[in-house]
Amino acid sequence: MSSVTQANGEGGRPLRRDAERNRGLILDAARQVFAAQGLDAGFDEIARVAGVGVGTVYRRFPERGDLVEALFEQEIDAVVARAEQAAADPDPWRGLADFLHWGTDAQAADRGLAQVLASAGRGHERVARERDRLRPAVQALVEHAQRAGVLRPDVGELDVGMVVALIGRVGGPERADLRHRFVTLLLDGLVVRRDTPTPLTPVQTSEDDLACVFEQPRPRR
Amino acid sequence: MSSVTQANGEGGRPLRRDAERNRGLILDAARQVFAAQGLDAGFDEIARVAGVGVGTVYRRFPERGDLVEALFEQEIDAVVARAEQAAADPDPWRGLADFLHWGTDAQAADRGLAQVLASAGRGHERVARERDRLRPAVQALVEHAQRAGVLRPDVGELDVGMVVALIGRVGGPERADLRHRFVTLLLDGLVVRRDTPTPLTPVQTSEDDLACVFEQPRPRR
DNA sequence: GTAGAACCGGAAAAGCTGTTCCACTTCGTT
DNA sequence: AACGAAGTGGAACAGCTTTTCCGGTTCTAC
Repeated sequence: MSSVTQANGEGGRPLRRDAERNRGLILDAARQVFAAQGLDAGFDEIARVAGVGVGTVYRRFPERGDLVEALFEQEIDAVVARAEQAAADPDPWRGLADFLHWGTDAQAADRGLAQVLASAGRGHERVARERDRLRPAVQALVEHAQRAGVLRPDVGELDVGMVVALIGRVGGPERADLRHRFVTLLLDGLVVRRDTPTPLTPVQTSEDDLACVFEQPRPRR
Repeated sequence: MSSVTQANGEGGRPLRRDAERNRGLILDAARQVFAAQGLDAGFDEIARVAGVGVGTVYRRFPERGDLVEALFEQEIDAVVARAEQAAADPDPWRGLADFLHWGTDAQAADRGLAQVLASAGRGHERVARERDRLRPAVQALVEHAQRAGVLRPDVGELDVGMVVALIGRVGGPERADLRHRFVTLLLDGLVVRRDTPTPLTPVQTSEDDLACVFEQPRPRR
């Protein structure tokens, strides 16, 4: 979590040195808190983690959207980059599979990112623009795999996006095993044809807690 | 939504006539409100729909769990029944597919049911007992399909449960098209082998709103 | 070094939601 | 019909989260 020491926002005069430092602390804290609790996390929690007063957070980012935009523009960019990289994989199927595995884990590790990627625009203009770059990237990935004849032709980039959003919400960051299992299952449904099931990774503890699907406790304090 | 005029709960003396009537109204209202908003719906909303005061709801059902138990015991029973029925289908694959389609729609139509089925116990004892009957039923369904050689052998009843929970959370009651699409996709991953993809139902409006995955606005008022 | 603007912290105010409580009403009984 | 017990409604209360605000502090410019 390196401090984002990017200068002040849009037009205003430069921030005072201490204010700039605090801004960085707040952004780092928000990244962390949003990742763990989602975009609805309280400002007081962010302030606590940043080690500043609540008032400071409110002055620098009068509304939640400002904070979200400042943070997730680059995070979404990372997703786009990964999609493009996947689309460029010489093995189209491996590219697709990698993207699904990585994407679901990325969203599970960062609830805020998952929410930003799912919510259609809702205020965050800069984020929306960045996210619009994602669709063509995934589309390229999909078409690449379809031209190679491995991915069924009747699915589109939206299907892939939804699937990633869906499985990305399974379990916490630590249940990658579960997610990978479902991704594998789904890939077996996405492939054009197959003679035998792809081996599934056995899940660690599969007791009766299918509650781990979606249970989203807000870890407070 | 027929009024549940079942007599008073466990041991107490019979309720007064008007109280019994109100109890029915509250249960009907709660069923409706829990279905639309989930188990976290406010008691005031239930009271409003029932046309009684909040105090009345609190008197009859001092805590949320009482209301939940009174309502969902029979609803879960319906799910168990459907699973058993599916397991008895002469065509095991059709049985499985039917259960997945029906189960996902049932959970989408009733958020409360979805939550009750997912949450491991958490207080609701009678509900937990009922839900414990579900696991063997699904297991039978799974094994039936596996013995017939159509369902891949490396999945269990928990996988099926999780998948139903997962896809049941896609979209609102009206987006059955989306859910069916995903179920079909997933079934193509669950089948032992196939030469060609099962045709997907084209989704109605697949604009950029992949937000419909999971967006759970609490419809207030 | 000093003046003054920018900035800070956190206590207080404002909202929200869930729960209790009691003056009043309704019902069943005699 | 009239009495007491049971039941009711909704205002008041309590706990929690979000937002504002201001006395005091820190930085920069001169």
